[in-house]
Amino acid sequence: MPRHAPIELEKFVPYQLSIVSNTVSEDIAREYRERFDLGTTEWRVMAVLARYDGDGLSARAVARLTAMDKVAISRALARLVANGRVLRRTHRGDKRRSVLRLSAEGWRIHDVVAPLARQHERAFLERLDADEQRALARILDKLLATDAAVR
Amino acid sequence: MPRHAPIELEKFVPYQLSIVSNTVSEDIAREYRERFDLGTTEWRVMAVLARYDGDGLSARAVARLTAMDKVAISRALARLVANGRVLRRTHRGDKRRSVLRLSAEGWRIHDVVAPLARQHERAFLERLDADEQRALARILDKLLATDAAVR
DNA sequence: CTACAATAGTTTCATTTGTAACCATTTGCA
DNA sequence: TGCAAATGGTTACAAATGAAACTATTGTAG
Repeated sequence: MPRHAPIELEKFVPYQLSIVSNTVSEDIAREYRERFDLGTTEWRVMAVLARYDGDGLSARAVARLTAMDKVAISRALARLVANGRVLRRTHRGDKRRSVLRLSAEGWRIHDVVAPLARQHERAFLERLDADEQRALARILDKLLATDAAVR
Repeated sequence: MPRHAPIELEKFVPYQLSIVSNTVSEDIAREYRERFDLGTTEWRVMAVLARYDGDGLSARAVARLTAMDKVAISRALARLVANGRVLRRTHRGDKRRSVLRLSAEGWRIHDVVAPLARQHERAFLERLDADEQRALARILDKLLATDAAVR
């Protein structure tokens, strides 16, 4: 047994994960950043506003739904509102809350970026065969579930 | 077909990957940050210095081996040297290059952190069954290989 | 030999991000 | 009621990160 047992970074799973994850996320992010001057957090906010487009979400709800912290959300919203992509009103009955909705312009951008993101996801998954794709989906679901359970 | 087809973030693979990856990396990083005041880049530098402990690496070599950029490496090295964890000499015959090595103190820290990191990796993988672990290893290798090929 | 390009590494400056403190409002309950 | 704790959100400050410019040295084409 060697005295020092160094880690082989390229076989270390957390490291591998971070490379794969950063690469694919960065590929997608670059495209909508260049085309719409949109940051990652901003895009995620838009995505949840699009999906839960019922009565308008609060910033807190957006934070929960994106698993990001409220300061990041606050900053993203400031830009989105300033750029006319999100409409912000005050909740009647609770003046602390904001009521958030995509604007028409926000929807227009969403309807370009969402398919584009899906396209990137597809291209990414196509580097795997069908079995591997299924396995990856299973694994990620399981990890996310057990992770949520732990916290 | 709905007019707007919003993304379901929690089923979007790049998003899932980023959550899983950040969670596990952050868990490990927190521990060595708290115990040794060591940043992620610093630890990665130490890991490659430990592994390729032949004639001493240059900063450029460290950058290549960690897949990080030379500015980040330069900063990490400045701290590591200041804290007595890495020894820096000048290459004889090429005064531009530095020759980097872990100090005794650096090795001491390495020999605590490396097993600790492996322990976290093990705990992470144990959330999967044996088949899933094999599948994940296969998938990551494949993605990293095709990724490298693409660039 | 000289001059220009390339390489190793650092510094600078702008942007991003994270943490803590903060303000306003609402809720819980003595 | 009335006041402390909790909640929604923003601001302020510090640390981390990235891009570009810079210094020093070495390689190389004429």
